[in-house]
Amino acid sequence: MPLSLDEQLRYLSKGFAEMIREEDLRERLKLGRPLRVKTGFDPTAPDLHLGHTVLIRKMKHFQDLGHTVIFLIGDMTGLIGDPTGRNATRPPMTRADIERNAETYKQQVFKILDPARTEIRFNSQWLEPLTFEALVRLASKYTVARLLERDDFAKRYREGTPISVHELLYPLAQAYDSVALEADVELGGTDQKFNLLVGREIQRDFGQAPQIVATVPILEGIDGVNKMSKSLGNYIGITEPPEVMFRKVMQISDELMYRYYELLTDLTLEEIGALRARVASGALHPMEAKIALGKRIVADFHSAEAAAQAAEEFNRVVRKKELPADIPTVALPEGVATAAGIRVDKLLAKTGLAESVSDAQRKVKAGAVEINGERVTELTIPARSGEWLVHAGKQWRKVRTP
RNA sequence: GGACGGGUGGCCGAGCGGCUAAUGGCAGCAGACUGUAAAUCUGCCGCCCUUCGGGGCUACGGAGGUUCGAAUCCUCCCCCGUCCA
Repeated sequence: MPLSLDEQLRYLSKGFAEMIREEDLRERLKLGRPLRVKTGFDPTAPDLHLGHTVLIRKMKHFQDLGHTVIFLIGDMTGLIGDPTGRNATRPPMTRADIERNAETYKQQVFKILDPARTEIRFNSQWLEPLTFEALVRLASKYTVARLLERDDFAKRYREGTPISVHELLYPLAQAYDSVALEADVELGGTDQKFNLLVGREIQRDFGQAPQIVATVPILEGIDGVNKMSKSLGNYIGITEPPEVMFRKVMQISDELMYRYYELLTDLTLEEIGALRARVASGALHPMEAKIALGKRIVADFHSAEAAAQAAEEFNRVVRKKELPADIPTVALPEGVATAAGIRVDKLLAKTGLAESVSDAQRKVKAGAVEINGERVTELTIPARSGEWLVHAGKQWRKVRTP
């Protein structure tokens, strides 16, 4: 059933932090042809997390209305090396690395996107053949002062943090991507706003109609403070096992829960408001609301059954402190049994329950270690036989003796 | 090319000859509490050995040197920033 222009606009603009400009999108939709909707991704991070899905969900919404989504892999980034200046030692990626990452991307994003309406492109296709002359001409279309308006450049410049020249080129390269792809719309996180806007101007310089720019909010990680990112360790990966995803969702603060509802589910703002009201009035326990969120998220990337199981597992292990369903079994490692008895510290280190022997000793002294339900206070315990259950902090192992 | 200021543990940041595996903060780990979490409180927070009393090794950009002893002083080198050209 065809939607009216207003309905289309409402559907597409829901959940964006900002759109520049909505009137332009209206005009563009009036053309009646499928729009080319571009979104760029870094090839260095093939493990997508929920933060990425906020954007991917929006891409899907465009697909739902028959538009073409371009999943652009910024492989030039990978070939050149690190663009952010954060990790200068990261080695440049090889062609093979990038191809492999692209494959991983496909497997992951097609959990949400429709493959038939998705173009996967690599920007090296047009950036690589670009001559130095063309690059200089491109660079001449923009000024340093304007590039330095970008927030993080301005900040770094003020604070004396280095900015490499190639970083200044990035917004231009990204803008040129829009020219090469003849993008009608470009989507990105709010942190991309500057780059997306440069695209509009460069397109104009190349005689194209400037793309509509739409930004999605940046999703906070499970710490509720920093943006979700793998390097900060506060992420929920979309390929993670159901139990892990569920547990991580349960870890977020109550306040963050509503944010996740808003950005990671299809509930409308009205429905989320109602949920919040029921929790506030005491009609619904916040934990119940969070369990429902966890199930929804797990179901999106796995299945409803997996979600129910994950919830059940969580209830059993974390709330009732019962044993997890799946405890790795390991053989008693060598060097653990000594004449004096079992060296608990070495056991923990060698079975992955502690990072090192020193760490294991700390854990024992901190009272974090239990064997067969009894707290271990000594580093050496009498030898025992059969299979025993070792518990250190949040981790479990079954240890089998010969 | 010149002048000046810097490079300390995962990050930020003290220390500026021994008392320093190195103050403090963040992050992390563990315990208590809880709704599972957040918040809060407590302990821990390089690696290895240990009879748990300790012992050894590695570490303050890199390489040398001075010294009984160096993150701290000296020399050279590398890297970063600011200003001037």
